[in-house]
Amino acid sequence: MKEPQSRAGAGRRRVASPEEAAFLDLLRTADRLSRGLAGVLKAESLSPTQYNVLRILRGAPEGLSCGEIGDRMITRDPDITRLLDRLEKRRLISRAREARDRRTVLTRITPAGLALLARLDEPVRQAHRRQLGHLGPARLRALARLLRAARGENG
Amino acid sequence: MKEPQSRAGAGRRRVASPEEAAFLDLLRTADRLSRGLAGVLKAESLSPTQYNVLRILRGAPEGLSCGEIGDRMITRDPDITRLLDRLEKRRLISRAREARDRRTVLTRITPAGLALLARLDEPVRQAHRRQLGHLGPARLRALARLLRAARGENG
DNA sequence: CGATATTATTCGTTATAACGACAAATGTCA
DNA sequence: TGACATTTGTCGTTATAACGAATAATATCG
Repeated sequence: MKEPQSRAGAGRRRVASPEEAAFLDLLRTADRLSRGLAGVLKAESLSPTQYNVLRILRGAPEGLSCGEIGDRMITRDPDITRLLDRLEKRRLISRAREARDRRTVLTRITPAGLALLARLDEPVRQAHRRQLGHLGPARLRALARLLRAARGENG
Repeated sequence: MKEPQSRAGAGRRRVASPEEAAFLDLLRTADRLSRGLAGVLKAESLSPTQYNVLRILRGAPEGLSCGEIGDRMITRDPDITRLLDRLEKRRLISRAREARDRRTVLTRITPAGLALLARLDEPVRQAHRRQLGHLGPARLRALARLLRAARGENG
């Protein structure tokens, strides 16, 4: 999202509060970086959301239930079902009902899914470096720290 | 494939580069803040994108062409047409072909659109304060500065 | 046992976004 | 003038994502 207010328009607008200024800078930056990542993922016809799910599943080889995936993301149950449907159709994940609690379905990443992620690891890392590397480790860590503080997670 | 941290079975966390860590913190934070804003906009049944367009148009009372709106946003021409369609249907904007260059269509915000924005100004401001106010002006400005630096805009 | 809660799923709807094709108006140049 | 390219906006299509309502299967508790 870009911002209407930072340009000299005809209409005189109220001065942005520090909160709003930071908010808009945050959205602008996140948008730009997301698009960069999306461009990399496009090589594998993967949406950022799908990539996110695969990354989550790579971190949990034992498998996750639909609800656990939802907890690690933000989208809700019905949507996760359809998101997983698409990934399953591409054989990137597998789903199996558990014997213990037959209500739950364990979702796992397949070897094909792992291979796809592996193909993306290096391009993704390069995209991050290309987009943020010029800040240097010190400022990157300062930025990450401020962002966590913004979410109330520390400092 | 090199996998710095692939302990068999428990590949829970991989080492994130400072770039990736900052990137993920950025997306997480932007996502949370966006959802907060979306919740406020929902009271007026407005999507963040629609809100963005209205804000842009409020800053340009003389009207903007479809392309100019596109320049200030990221979505492309064909999509903006339909985005404007929905806003026009709600009488929040008006469109009129210009006499000078009859190819272009000037879009303006209507009084109803301005009134809607005015109703949202205070709740939006409050949401920003609620979400980011605890950082204080100094850290907010530091954050905004780092974000601009991340985008390569010095300042 | 029955009532209730949980889990995953289905269906319907809306908005967003990308891609391509196309028409209208205009400008350019031979 | 007329052929051609350009700009601008429209339309069709597809995929994705998010929200709501509802259902089936299962588990849990009184």
